[in-house]
Amino acid sequence: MKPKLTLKKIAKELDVSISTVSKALRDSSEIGEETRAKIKAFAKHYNYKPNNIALSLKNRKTKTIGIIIPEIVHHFFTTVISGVEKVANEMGYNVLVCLSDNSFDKEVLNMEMLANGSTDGFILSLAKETMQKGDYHHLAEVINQGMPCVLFDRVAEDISCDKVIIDDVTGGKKAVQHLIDIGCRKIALISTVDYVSVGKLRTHGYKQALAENGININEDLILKIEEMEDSEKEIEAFLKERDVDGVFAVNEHFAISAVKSIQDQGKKVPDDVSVIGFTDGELSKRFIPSLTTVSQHGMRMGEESARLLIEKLERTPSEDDYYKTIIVETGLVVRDSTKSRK
Amino acid sequence: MKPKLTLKKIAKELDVSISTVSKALRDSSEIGEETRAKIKAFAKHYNYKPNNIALSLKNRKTKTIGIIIPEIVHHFFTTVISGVEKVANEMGYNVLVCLSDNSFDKEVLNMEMLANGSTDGFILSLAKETMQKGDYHHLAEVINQGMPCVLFDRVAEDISCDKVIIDDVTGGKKAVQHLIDIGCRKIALISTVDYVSVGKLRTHGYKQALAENGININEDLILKIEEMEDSEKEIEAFLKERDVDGVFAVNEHFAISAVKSIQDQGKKVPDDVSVIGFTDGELSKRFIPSLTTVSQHGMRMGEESARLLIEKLERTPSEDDYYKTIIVETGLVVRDSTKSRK
DNA sequence: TACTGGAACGAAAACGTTTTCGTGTTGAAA
DNA sequence: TTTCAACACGAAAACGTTTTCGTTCCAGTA
Repeated sequence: MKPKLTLKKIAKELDVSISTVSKALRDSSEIGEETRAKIKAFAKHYNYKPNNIALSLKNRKTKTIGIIIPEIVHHFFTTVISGVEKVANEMGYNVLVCLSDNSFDKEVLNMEMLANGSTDGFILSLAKETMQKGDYHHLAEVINQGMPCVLFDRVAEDISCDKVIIDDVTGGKKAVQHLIDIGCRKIALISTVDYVSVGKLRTHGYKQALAENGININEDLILKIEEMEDSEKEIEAFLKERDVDGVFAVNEHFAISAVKSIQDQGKKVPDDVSVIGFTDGELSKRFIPSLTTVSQHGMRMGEESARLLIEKLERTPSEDDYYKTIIVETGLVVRDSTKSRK
Repeated sequence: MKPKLTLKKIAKELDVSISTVSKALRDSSEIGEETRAKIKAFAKHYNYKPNNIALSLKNRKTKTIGIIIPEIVHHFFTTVISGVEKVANEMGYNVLVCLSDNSFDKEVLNMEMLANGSTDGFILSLAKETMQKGDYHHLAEVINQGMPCVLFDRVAEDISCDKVIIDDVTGGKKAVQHLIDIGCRKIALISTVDYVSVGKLRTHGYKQALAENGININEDLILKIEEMEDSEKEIEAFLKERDVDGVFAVNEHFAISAVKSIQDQGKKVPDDVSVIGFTDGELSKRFIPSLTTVSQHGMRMGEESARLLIEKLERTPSEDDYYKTIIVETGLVVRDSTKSRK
């Protein structure tokens, strides 16, 4: 077990000064041809690699970006990580991943850990609890310290920073419009509680689509779910008591639960009821029947977020700086859980 | 935008020395009651937080651990991350996540990035390409530098370090034994190519179970898949030409593809053919029919890996140090894709 | 009075870099 | 012979900590 090689050790070994070694390795013209060659040969032979921590301290840059997500089990978030990772690596950055578990306290804790020098900037999607509380002081503080920040998916209006979102309203509208187009009139919505921004927006889209088509909005056909755990039972109870011919669910789990309980009632999907989900994950693709969904392009969102952040990191902060909001378009992936257009 | 507070600034502001500030904040008895109180009050008021990078440099510890996984889209790996994250956070560690994309080069690159001071240790699962090449010099090198390392799931025999695995042989055996118990005799195996350690071992289990029950091993009933992408078609072609009453697949994707192609042939699962998968993911749980699988407990594997690593990190390396291999038990989760025991 | 000892604090090294600013040694021009 | 670049290299500061080892001051003791 040999300890790591440092500039100092090379210097001692070759009987030159530390500065000479440093300069030689960075190909400075200050150093003579001969010495330079000797030092580089030595470094290469013993596989010298500069210490990142020391570099970080010196440059006040860590070349790592932090990403905090509410939960990793949602396939959507893992694809976002994947996108962030991809772009970050291409640009020579590392990625520190933290999970908030949808807890406000954990989110704050994570941010504090990462803000003390560990990362150059943040990418994050707000925890459910945070959105509920509406308390964003930890974000404001970090941003105020000059640390760039990108919010994605679950964002908050009143934080000024870059954002990457999808057009949830339009996405929801597209889905419901499609249901209407294929002949559905009694369309149920299975959403999350309102303080989750995306749930609220998709609900908006649902209502808009109905309104534009002259269909009455029946609040009794709207289910709002708080806890992921009980969702299956709630959905089953909800659908059992209602006569619907279409269901729009704001994520794939809800959509699948809907399909199941419809089938349990002896009805057929899509013949009797058409179902559309949100977020095009593995589940939607491989389920039988495969699910028609609004695709959310997590990978792309991750890429865009990373690009936005790194761009800001590598630019000297100028006066005419402003915050961007990138809207990643959604698409409707039509599969087997919806009737074909008549 | 105010820059971060440092010891130096506090010292200047309060007209004491840096050392005094440092000591006061760490509650050293060297500092007088009064001064200490004054300094602590000031620090608290202006929300002083020590700079992690400087601490890392000083202590030669980063308090972060790196995890490198082959692909994030496998739900199994995300649950591992989740487990690692949980334990790491409890112990005050950060987690740096890197993806190798199953590429040898990316794995090497990632390790080099992380080994130069960014992390105190590693948790990793080998890339497919790495296992194929059998080239582990990058691991050996890092370990040799005194950086603790834990391998999980896709491990290599000839690397000496801690390991966390499941008993793949026994897992496979359990699955096949169950198929036999419920009356299957013509059991197909859908596995990965042999250089992926887990595929090989599960194949072993398959053969053992057959042998122990006096059933002939028919190599024609074994399919080895190289590329994830083409798997669906391959499986379909494979199953179409063979008369089987049971299928054991080494992951959930293969299992689902099997179910689909069996159904496409007009046969029923589980009435005509029983199917068992591996890795108890979201897909298996929610598929219809829900899949009987060998559960792999990714979360637990992550937790154990993190514990193992941190334990090693926080212990002074002693002579009687040795490498552990933790075997996480597998369980058989019986669901609807297999007939009930007759 | 001279000495001892503890309390309270500061100086400086160290972690591994990069970079600015010397400094000494050349060779050539004046 | 002096002067002056140019060249090749080293010393030291800086990044933000922690920690060891002084140093100063003053009260108490012989």
